[in-house]
Amino acid sequence: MLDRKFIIENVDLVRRNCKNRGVEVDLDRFVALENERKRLQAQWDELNRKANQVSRSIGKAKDAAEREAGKEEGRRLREQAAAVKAELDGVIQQLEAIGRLIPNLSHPDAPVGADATANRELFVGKTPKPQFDFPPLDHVQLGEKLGLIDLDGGARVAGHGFYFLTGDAVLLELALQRYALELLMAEGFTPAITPDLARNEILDGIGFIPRGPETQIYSIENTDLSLIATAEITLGGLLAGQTLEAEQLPIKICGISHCFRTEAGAHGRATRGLYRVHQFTKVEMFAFTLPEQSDQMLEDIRDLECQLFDGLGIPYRVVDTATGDLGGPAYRKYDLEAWMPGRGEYGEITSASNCTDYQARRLGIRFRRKGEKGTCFLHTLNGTAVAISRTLIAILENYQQPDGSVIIPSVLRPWVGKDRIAPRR
RNA sequence: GGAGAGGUGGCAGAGUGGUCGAAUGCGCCGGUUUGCUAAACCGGUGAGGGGUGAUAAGCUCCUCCACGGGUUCGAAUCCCGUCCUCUCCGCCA
Repeated sequence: MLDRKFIIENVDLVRRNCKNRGVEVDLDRFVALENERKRLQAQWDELNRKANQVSRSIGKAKDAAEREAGKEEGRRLREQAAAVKAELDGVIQQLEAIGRLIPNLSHPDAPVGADATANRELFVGKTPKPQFDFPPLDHVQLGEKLGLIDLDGGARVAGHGFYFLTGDAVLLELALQRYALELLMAEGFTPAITPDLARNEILDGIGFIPRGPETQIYSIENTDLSLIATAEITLGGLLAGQTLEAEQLPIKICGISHCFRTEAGAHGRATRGLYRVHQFTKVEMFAFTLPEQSDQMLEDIRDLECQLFDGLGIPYRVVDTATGDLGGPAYRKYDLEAWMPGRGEYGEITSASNCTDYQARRLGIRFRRKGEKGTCFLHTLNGTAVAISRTLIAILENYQQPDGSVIIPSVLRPWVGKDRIAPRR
């Protein structure tokens, strides 16, 4: 959510931004409603002022008659005030309904375009794409041969989109978690294992829609809880409603959680194997920063993602996401897309976003500077460290050998305890 | 799950119907005193939204004592619901 006052004072800027983002919003109506809001607010204030005055005078009334007259007057004023308040609440509700459609502003360097085809490739990682002198398998075939992924078992238990990781895949998952954690802790991130559920109001504050036809979220019946789609939700929610001291910032946390996604409407494309699944584990970076720190923090987070995947020896490219593909909260977003030989194309493997104060405003996360009056909303950023399922795809497919075995990336060997996964006999 | 207790400003902690946005202490900021530091003393010190003003300072109004409702001319104070915390019991990895 953007600041109401900002929107009013920068209508044209906001209008242009909505257009770049491919979002249709009735800004004229928003402006009209905001003017109406101010008018009603002033009216409500005035009625309250009078009513308060009357109430105070009753306490000091000298006889019963005067008291009764005051009560009558007070009742009348409070009634009027309540009517104005109801109207005011209605207007605020409409303002918020429109306001939540308005996306965040966009970084001036973000490529302008309607969708992912306008994304700008910035550079590629240190690892070249592998050259195979044999027909490479995809991760489903490899997972089958190596006893790593049981899709049939997952389907039997929970349906399509679920799976068992078995055997060395379990060690790989844990190794990837440890690998990411070691690197991030050295960079000042506090590790956390977060709840896998969160209140709907938190989901909403981060920018997810917990219910409704287009939701990507599983909700828990008869509660206001949902399964989280990413630890971004819980990590951002961690400080909801808090006011921090400026010198506490930046705060960097990396959280491990399971991620649950309904993937409604995503059937048909790339549904094979682990690429698009209903549950996976992820290590997520999250940062709370001062406004002037967030641009640099986004670069830092992206660099860490590059370090992680250069370290794993996985070929990837980095993409600057086009305005039309940013979603609501992001001001700028970088994706890492890993080379996936089984698909013969790049597939999104991490994503780093600077959400500026968009989420913080909805979640009520503020900071205070010493010696300055008032508080401001801080900035939030998030980035994937490792999304296990897709990273497994990239490892299996890029590290496969002619004999059907898969080499373990050297950085994972301390935790996997071997340097190669051999086919079952 | 059952039974109690409680949620007040950065913190601690008063306040049980009428200038209460809220005593007091601590902390913090400014000042006085002081070889230096500390102590002592004096003053200041919540947030949000309006009005006025220069998108300043200042002045002023409204709202906020977990959240949402209700009673009342008037609620931090009374009533109901929700959330959360603590204690005890039960259950359990």
